[in-house]
Amino acid sequence: MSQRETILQVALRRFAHQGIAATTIQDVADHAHVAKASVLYHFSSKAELVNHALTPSLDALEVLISGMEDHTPGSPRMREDFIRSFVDFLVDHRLATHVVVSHPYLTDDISSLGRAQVMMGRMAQAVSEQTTGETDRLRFGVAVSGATYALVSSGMLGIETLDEENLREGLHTVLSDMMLSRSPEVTD
Amino acid sequence: MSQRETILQVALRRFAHQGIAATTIQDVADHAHVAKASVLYHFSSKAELVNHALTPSLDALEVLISGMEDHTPGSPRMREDFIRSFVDFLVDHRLATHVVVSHPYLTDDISSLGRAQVMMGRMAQAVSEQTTGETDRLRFGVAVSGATYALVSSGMLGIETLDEENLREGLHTVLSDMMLSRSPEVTD
DNA sequence: GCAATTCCTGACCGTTTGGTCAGGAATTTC
DNA sequence: GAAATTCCTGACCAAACGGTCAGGAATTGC
Repeated sequence: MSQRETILQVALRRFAHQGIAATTIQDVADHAHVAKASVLYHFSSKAELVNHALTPSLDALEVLISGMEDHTPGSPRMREDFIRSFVDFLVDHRLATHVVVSHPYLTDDISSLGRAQVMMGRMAQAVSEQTTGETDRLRFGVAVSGATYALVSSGMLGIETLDEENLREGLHTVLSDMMLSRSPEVTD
Repeated sequence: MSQRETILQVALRRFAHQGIAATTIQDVADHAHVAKASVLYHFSSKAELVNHALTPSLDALEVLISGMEDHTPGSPRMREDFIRSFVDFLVDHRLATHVVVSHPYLTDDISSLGRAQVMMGRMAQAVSEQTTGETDRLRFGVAVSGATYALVSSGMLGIETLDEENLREGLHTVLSDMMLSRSPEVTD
């Protein structure tokens, strides 16, 4: 693996573990076993390092959301498709997800975080068009946020005993259950 | 309101908005319209400022969790009680919740974050004892995380149209629905 | 009224941060 | 094998950070 790739990989992990602001270029350099100046040779600034570390995941999310927006609203088929691809996205891009959801307020300095925020807005919009009534929208929001954050903080919730495949399947089951079924007495 | 209280209130808001690491003492001072040295007069260090800002919410969470642990495991009554008090806690302490859930890795420097982490572990443990099987545990985790994070990032999810009372009630409905009912085909 | 205490601040300091730069290794091209 | 290009680094810098301190305002107690 090239040094550039090593740096990117290490940086993403450090950002997810301590946050962007608390992660110094020196810290990334130490964990990648290179000099600080080498990091800045490959990436001209800390912001650009963050951008490059997040871009692949943001591109994947872009595909997911565009797919959502193409569907006609309200179809139950669409919800099922969304759940599957969303769970896959979360499991495959959990580090980047962690970084993005934990740092929604540095968008002025770091453009990829701005891009992420725009996409989360688009996703909320698409979700909104799939839901009928405020309770349903809240249910969808809680399910989506819950899956996201449960994965991000899995260490804290005691669900890290699950291996990746069981996690994928478990999340799919739980999300389907939450988003597709509604108990009869609940109305908006 | 005393200057001390003003500083605490402003600090909590700034920590929630930008994260602890990205919030400087100068930034808190500016938004509280006092001098930086005044902040450090009332709170001898940044860590102590964070601790004092979070303590009331952590005390409230302590009460909630102790209540959970007193109940015998598995009672459905307990789940209902938990949901109500948990939703109340989230709505009343959303800023502190935001700070705590977004900064799980600065526990060495800031003792209150360590305390928060211990409590989240206790809560996960209590949750774990209320659940049967991994899917149920995951469901509980997603619901709890989802409620937490949906509230924290409500601006992004398009649910900020709800006023506080509707939010409280909506969250209660959704969480009850997610945690108390299970679709029949789901087994562990 | 005045002394004591509390409250508040500007000026300052050592450290750490993101970022620059000149120059040395390593690799490629011919 | 030498020239050119890419890669990598130690040394350095200005800015910003957390924190200290001496001293001035405001408030309190008598």
